Amino acid sequence: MTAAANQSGRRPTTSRRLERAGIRDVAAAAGVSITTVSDALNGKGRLPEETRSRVREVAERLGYRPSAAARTLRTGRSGLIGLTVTTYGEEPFTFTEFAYFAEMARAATSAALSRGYALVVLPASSRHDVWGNIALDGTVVIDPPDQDPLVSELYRSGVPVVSDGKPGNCPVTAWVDNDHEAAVLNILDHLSEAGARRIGLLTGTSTDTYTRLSTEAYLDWCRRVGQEPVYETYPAHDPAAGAVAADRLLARPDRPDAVYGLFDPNGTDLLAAARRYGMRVPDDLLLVCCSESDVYAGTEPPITTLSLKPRRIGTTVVNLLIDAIEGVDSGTGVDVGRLFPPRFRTASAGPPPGTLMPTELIVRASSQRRSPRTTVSPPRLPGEV
Amino acid sequence: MTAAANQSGRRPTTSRRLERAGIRDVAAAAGVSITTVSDALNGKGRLPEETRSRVREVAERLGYRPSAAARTLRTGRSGLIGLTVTTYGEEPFTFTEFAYFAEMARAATSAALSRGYALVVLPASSRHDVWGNIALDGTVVIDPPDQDPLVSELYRSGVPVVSDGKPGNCPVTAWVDNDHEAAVLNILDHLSEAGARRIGLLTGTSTDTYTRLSTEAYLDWCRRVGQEPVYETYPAHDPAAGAVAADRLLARPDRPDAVYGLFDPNGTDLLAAARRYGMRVPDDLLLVCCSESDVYAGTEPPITTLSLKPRRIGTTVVNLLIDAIEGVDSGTGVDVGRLFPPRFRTASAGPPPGTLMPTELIVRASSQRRSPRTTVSPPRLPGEV
DNA sequence: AGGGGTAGAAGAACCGTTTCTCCATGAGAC
DNA sequence: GTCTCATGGAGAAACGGTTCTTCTACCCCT
Repeated sequence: MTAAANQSGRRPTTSRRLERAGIRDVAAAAGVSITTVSDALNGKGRLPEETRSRVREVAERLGYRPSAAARTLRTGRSGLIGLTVTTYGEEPFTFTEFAYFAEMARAATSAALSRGYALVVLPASSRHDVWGNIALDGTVVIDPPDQDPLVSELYRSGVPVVSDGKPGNCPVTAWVDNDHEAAVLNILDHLSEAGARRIGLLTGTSTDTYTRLSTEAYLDWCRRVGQEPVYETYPAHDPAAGAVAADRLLARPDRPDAVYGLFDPNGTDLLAAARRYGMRVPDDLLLVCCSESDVYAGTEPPITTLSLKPRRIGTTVVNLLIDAIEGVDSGTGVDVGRLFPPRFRTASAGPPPGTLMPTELIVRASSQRRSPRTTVSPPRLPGEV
Repeated sequence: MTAAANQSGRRPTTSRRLERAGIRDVAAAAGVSITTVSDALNGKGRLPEETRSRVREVAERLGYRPSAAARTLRTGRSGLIGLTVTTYGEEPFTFTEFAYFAEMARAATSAALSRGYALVVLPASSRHDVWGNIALDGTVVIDPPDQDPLVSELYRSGVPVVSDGKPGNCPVTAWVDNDHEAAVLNILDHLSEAGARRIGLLTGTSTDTYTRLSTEAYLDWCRRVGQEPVYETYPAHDPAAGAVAADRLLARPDRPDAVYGLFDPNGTDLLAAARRYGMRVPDDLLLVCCSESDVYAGTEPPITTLSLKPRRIGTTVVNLLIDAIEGVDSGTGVDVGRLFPPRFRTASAGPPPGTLMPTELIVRASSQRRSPRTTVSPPRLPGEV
């Protein structure tokens, strides 16, 4: 074993496969201690600038990259944030179905990155061992169901949790949501002003906050203005069911003359259904749906959409989470209030702080009856105006 | 300090904040050594089933979760896989623009999860410190540009890299791609059979493999059949530019009677442009575009699309990567060939193994002139045959 | 009875950092 | 001259697991 042939401390030279340079190698090469290397590279300690730069240079020359695992172990921070999306059915998670998620995740990733964190995508339903095997500094959950056991466990074990969507019953550090009531009310008023007499709703069967709040706001509005509710529900995760529900809605005897669809694909589904029933949009049917997709700018006619501004939500959620991670020493109460006043979970006192964000209604032809294109004229040729 | 009040080894009782239980706590509670706990929980060592279950039970009771950081430090495996997407312009990465990415990422996440790994989303352009701060077992790169410095550095430092998209010049462990040549040729033949006389192409200005191979295949085909190429290029990351390019293509004096658009939004853009120019689809213009979106099933008319089958790609890429991670001990040649024949980078000998996967053409009304609705129209615009 | 094999479990090194503590040294104050 | 204090830097203890090695019985065989 050729003992006593050590090189830089204690590592035996046996089978010296060319591994990445460690902090000890840098220290040896620079002729200083590992303490000095660490301090120099992290801008800590009391070192003259000359030493610092020399160490930096040696580290650079050796291609030194500190071990993330070791740093995480020592400091307790991994720089990793979980992103949990609610799951439906077979596939681990929906992502594409709703452009909202994709946009939101994208903004969240971006926001995290700019503060030095990275996002780990983790379906809520994934194997427990995967969750346990990752050192997470905090987690973003999207629309957690009531009493989500995963969220509860995370929160209990001291990991900050910020949710997109007002949480039902699970404890979270903070939450962000759109003002869904206001959004729905605004849409219904908008449709009324455009001349709608009977406004229908296409909604979902699930119990998530978005669906529930929106539907309740619709029912409230109906009560207030004295309209009989006209709505159809379907499992929102099933794209085929949406088309069927749209059809059902327009096939009713009390057929509505305006419809708001809560989910992204409702716009095209309703448009197709309207065509099948010979209804012209917006002349016979006013249409609005909630969507982040810009295909609705190009449909015939273009469809008015409600945007939940997912980028804004994603950014806000992540920033709140990182504030919580960095401001509070997560859990035991130690260090609380050193930098921050006790804004975040002083000791689970009171409800978690929530933020409501406005939505944006993008008005297009489908919800404006006074549109200039009065008749069924065929598409205009390039020459005409 | 109340010395000699230690509890389970060496941790001083001083300031015993209620931390998560460690392996030592479990060992103490179960009356065994930490070795035994580790072995029992990981199914190693020689232990009677009785001891195993007892330890498991105690661990469960204490809510013990092994520290991911510590395990990673010791074993050298983090269970984390990076997912790098090419970036354009300001925003960290495109994700929604191309449903392809979203679908692919989703499938990749799913495949990784089912093998016990999680995905970390990391734009190639993100701050270097973020990359350095994460212990990655391997990385998936989507469509790396030639000579990507990031990929090179990763590969050099021993991290397995599998790319979606045949890599230009950067070394990778393996790669997966669609058979783009075959796909384009197939589409052009399909359009020819449907009666196209002059097929145009809407393509991009960037130099990624997809754009390059597809365009070259188109030009080759033109040469072979003796058609003058008719194409317009635009920066694919700019959605507005796409509409303009579509317009340009149909405004040309040598206006094509069929168009293939390489990017997702081209379908709607071309449809809109055709309307503007009074061209009917498919009567005056045959249309195909590459897209994963199912909105093209509902447009008027429905548009034929080429699917790159991103789920299949994502799954394959991840499985190849994990095979490489688990089969080969990354880099030094040690352990190579214990389980696997030297399929993956024996010692950087020869080109990395690549896999070509087929695409799928989803034929809809926009590319079939023999549709029953054809009767009413004068077939060709630009004069006679 | 002695020796070898094996089951069951404990000891301790090690993974690569960060960070707390402490030690020289030299300059200025008295 | 000694005391203090600041400066520059080294030593070594964590962090919390995994795993290689060793140790002790105990049983079986000859």
